[in-house]
Amino acid sequence: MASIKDVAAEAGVSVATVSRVLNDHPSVSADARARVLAAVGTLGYRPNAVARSLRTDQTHTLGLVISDVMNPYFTELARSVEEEARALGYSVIIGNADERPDLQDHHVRNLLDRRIDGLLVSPTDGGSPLMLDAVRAGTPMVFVDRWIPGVEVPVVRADGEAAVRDLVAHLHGLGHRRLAIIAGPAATTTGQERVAAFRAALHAYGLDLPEDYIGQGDFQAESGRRVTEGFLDLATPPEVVFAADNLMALGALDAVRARGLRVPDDIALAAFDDIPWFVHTDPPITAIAQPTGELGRAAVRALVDRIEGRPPQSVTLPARLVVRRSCGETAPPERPAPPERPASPQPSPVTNRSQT
Amino acid sequence: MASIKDVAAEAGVSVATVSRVLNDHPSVSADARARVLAAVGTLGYRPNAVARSLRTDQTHTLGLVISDVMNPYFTELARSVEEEARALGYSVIIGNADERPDLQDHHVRNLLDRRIDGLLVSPTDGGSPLMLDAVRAGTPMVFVDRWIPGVEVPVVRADGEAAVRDLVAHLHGLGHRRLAIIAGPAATTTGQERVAAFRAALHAYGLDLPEDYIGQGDFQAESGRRVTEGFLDLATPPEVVFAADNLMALGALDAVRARGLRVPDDIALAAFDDIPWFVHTDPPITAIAQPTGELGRAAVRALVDRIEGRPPQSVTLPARLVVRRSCGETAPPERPAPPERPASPQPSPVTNRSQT
DNA sequence: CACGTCGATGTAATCGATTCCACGAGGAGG
DNA sequence: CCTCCTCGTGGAATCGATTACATCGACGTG
Repeated sequence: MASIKDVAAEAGVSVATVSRVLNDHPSVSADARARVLAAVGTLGYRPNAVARSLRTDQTHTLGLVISDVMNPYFTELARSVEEEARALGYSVIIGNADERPDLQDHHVRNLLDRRIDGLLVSPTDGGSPLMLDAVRAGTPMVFVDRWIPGVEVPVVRADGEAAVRDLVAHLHGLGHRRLAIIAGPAATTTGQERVAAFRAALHAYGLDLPEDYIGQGDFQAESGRRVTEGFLDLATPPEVVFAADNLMALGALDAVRARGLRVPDDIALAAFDDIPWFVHTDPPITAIAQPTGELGRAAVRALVDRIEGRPPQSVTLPARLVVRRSCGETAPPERPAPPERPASPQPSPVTNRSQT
Repeated sequence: MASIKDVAAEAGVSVATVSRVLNDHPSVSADARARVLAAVGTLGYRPNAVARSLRTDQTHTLGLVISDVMNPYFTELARSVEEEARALGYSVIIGNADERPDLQDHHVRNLLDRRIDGLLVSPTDGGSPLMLDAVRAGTPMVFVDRWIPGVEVPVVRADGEAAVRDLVAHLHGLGHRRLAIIAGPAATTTGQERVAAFRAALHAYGLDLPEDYIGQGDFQAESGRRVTEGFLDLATPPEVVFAADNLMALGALDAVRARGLRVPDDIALAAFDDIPWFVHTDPPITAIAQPTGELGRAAVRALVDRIEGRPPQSVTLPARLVVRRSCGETAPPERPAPPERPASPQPSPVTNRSQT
């Protein structure tokens, strides 16, 4: 592979001049520039990003450590992160933690070793020493979706509280009174917050959230199935199961169907995180939709701001309820090609200065 | 960030000795080793992978350029690739081409600039000069899922021919005679092969595949919708629509539903690529399942073989038909927890030496 | 005892870029 | 005409590792 020296030789100039042309430094003569460019062309030269990074101490690479790539929510997040990063001149290396703290650490360490310019994390747990050290050492970092309380890092996330209230109102309106939740891991903020929001919303309706109506899941389909089976075994099973993420909702659907029961007739189902497939399940699933793409983009912007010396901003965007048929029939059936629906109001971002 | 020099100073040895300890070179005294390790500990030293890569000319990184991350098939592929690579001591950088040749080129260039050790590609098109040049220049490469004919690169893929035959037999057995297909891009091998396999299977039953029963899609949901609408507008619409991938099947489902028609009563639907969600759609969708995880792992093994100087092998694994209800009622309903189903025979891999 | 071998270590070259500094030519200004 | 600045350029240091080569002491052996 041709190096800058080969180009210099071919063009009859020094490596310094070649470098200047490549980084379009102003003080290069038109003649030299042309010769260098020609040499680059004939040799098919491409600068070695590794060498460049070593010298400049920047890799123009962002690390994204995600809880679970197989979860469509995170897939979409990853996609929007990569898009925005690309637009800003950065590449992204994705690390999939699979909800395992040890894997998360593996990826953080790997990314740090590669000297990525900044780290986007959706933490699987309360924060390993490794990650905390990295923050302390000054690694630019931004939390996305989930975060770790007490750590001075900008957070980009969706606020589901209002949407959960809407959901409970919807369920209450349908006559449901016994509502259960499949919670996410208590170590994650989203795991906790969604339960808290749900409980608060229930209280507003004078309803309780008894202990056995809180199932402990781990954001994976299998746990949704297991927890739902537990609910169905209860002396008085709930009328509604609210899954704290889409995969657990899928598991719940499995469990219900395995008993020969039907949604929503025998038991209603709702989920946090909306995904395209929810339109096509039987029945279509009522869900709380996050502005996933916008979250990813905002997170990248915050991180790049931090990297490039501008003050990063924490961002909180509202989630919204999407009613379908899995909780009972009231909503008009969703029409794939709406004739002339009034434009749905864009959620206005709630933006705060970072606490940093 | 502490460098090897700092460690050397702290331990009272030279950088060479530190390096030897780190790469556990045999000829280091126990005493020196202990002092170095201690210094590493107190300084929290981590070797700079960038510098190491520059010197050794290997990054221990694989590039994976994938056609579309949002497609669950490719997500799963990416996941298995990362797993196997990690097990073999490599990291993976994923580039999402979104079925766009220009984006594919962008990622290939980017990965090449980063001097990845090898490239795993599922080509979106017939092969850009860039990629062909890379092969010619000796970049270790392996094609996965799709490939480019005439290029001397090992291929890891699934053979769906037998499964497509099974599918047509199934459809024929249900009395369907007018079968249509939503094809993938003609520039991709999978786009072509699936049509060819379908046509061949139809011929075996004395059936024809007329031109207007071949819709041109692009592996994205929207094209599935559009093509299906075209089918439904035909004077004699098909009785079955076979989508060449899962996303187009989703679009087809949309289109059918938008007309107020039902699957399978009004029109049957089948798809290439099985995914977990197909169990939960209304109705569950009959699909051809690829051994995705095994494909990803085999591809990584082939690539790493090539990188480390062993002869890489092309691998072809069989796909298999999974019958559900979207083509008509014959199959027994799928039971989530089968009591004692006879172990389904493992597909025996058809393995060939690489053509390289 | 002398010499060859081996093990442990340090010095310095190297990978491929960027960039500081010095230098020479040419133009402007006094 | 001399001085000073600017512009274009090249030489060489540098980033943080790895590794070939040199060195040196200890040890085994004839």
